[in-house]
Amino acid sequence: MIEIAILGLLKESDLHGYELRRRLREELGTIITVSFGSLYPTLARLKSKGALEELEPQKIGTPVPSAGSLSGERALFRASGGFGAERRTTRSRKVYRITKRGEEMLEELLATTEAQFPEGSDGKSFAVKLAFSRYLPPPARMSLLRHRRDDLKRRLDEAKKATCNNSEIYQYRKALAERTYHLIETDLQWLNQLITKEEQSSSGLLTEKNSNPSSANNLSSNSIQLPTTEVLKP
Amino acid sequence: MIEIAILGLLKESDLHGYELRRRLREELGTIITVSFGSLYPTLARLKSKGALEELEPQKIGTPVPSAGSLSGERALFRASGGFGAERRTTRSRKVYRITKRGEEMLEELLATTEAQFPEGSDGKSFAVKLAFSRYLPPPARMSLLRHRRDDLKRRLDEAKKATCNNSEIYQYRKALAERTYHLIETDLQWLNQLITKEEQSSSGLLTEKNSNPSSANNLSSNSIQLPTTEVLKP
DNA sequence: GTAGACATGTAACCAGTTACATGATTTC
DNA sequence: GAAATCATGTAACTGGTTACATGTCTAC
Repeated sequence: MIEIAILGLLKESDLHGYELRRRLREELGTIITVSFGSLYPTLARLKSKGALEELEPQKIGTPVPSAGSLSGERALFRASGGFGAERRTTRSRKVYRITKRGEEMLEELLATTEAQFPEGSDGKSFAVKLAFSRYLPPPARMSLLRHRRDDLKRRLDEAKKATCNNSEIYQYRKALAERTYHLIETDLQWLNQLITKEEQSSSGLLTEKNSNPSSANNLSSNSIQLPTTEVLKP
Repeated sequence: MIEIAILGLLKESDLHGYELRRRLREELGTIITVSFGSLYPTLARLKSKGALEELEPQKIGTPVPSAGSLSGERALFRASGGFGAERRTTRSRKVYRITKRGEEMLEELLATTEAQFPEGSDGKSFAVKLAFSRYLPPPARMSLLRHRRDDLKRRLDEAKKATCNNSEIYQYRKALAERTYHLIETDLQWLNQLITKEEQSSSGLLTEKNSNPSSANNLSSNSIQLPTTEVLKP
């Protein structure tokens, strides 16, 4: 998971560890948290696997493409010597760039369906993948969404049963079963809305036709009301 | 977490590992899954800490209080020698009983507020505690609920901000931020309903009044179907 | 006699965490 | 010159998992 996130962010721009973590918080903070204790070893591991390369300090100042944050850019400039150009050890700050191999790995990681079924992942793995799913070809992305939907549907069923099982005596257990049901239902509604948008945009590219909006799987239609109209437009 | 679940279930009845796991699935299956690989070592650890004692096989057949499942009872009977009474090694099946020390530990574990803030626990820790919260004095239970509510409110705020942050470019990231928002909102609605019931039932005990039969803790009565009106009032 | 459930356990691994050690640079 | 923040890293631990080894008991 952390590997996906790192590769994904580094695909967007070259970064050093500290800044990478800042971005991680900014972009995926609601999904995962990454501590330095796992970040740095993971970077080292990815590098040893050939997924990343380390830019030599001198290259840093100018030629980095880096659609990165402004403050990051300025910091980078300072560290590479600023105007003075020659002094400043610069020993600290390792800037990483993703390699071709790394991009292949990312795509592979994003596409593999793994896990998901044991309920364990509580959707974090799915969420991280979706966060970088624009690096996935649309059919693979669609497959990710549908697998997730199947998974949630199955769990919704289980949860429904569970609300009956728990005998009246265990009131809190029963309440918890209902909570699980509500949460999965909410998640499913959100997902169905996302899938609908996705179908529209992909079919729009090909057919141009038969796009009546109320058609396929819209469990969600009445839904929770994502307030502002069509938020998901590409 | 697994410790709470084990102690909690063993407080309900004496059980051996295998059966314990079956119950775990049955009662808490939607919240946590426990593999044998973690169950048995945990039982050993709890025993070594003095939280559990191991019943000698001969004691098993009859004097166990055990409000356990019927099939469980029968199995226990068979294993202890059935009618034959003397043969049958019975070597296998270790039946555990919670000790006074273990009950203290359980209560302590249930009451400690720990974690929860780093967002990490995704509520599993809370859910497990709530599942056994009838072993908590009502004020402590109430405190558990309110802490959780504070936590969720804080996270709802964060999530709201996050939905604005993510620039339009990252459509899937934005969708994910909205998902997080919806999920927390749902969770909070459920929790507020629970808190309301809890407040009603506890105040009902003191005042003797307003005790119409539908008042007390009948969380389950109207069951699924939250949508009803103003759930979010503080 | 063999398939399948019941039953207990160990070892190796996994994906992360916290706490700590170290040091450069900036800002006041 | 002290505090804050930037920056990289290691070691020990946490709370589990899977895969495996081992064996009993039941039912066919």
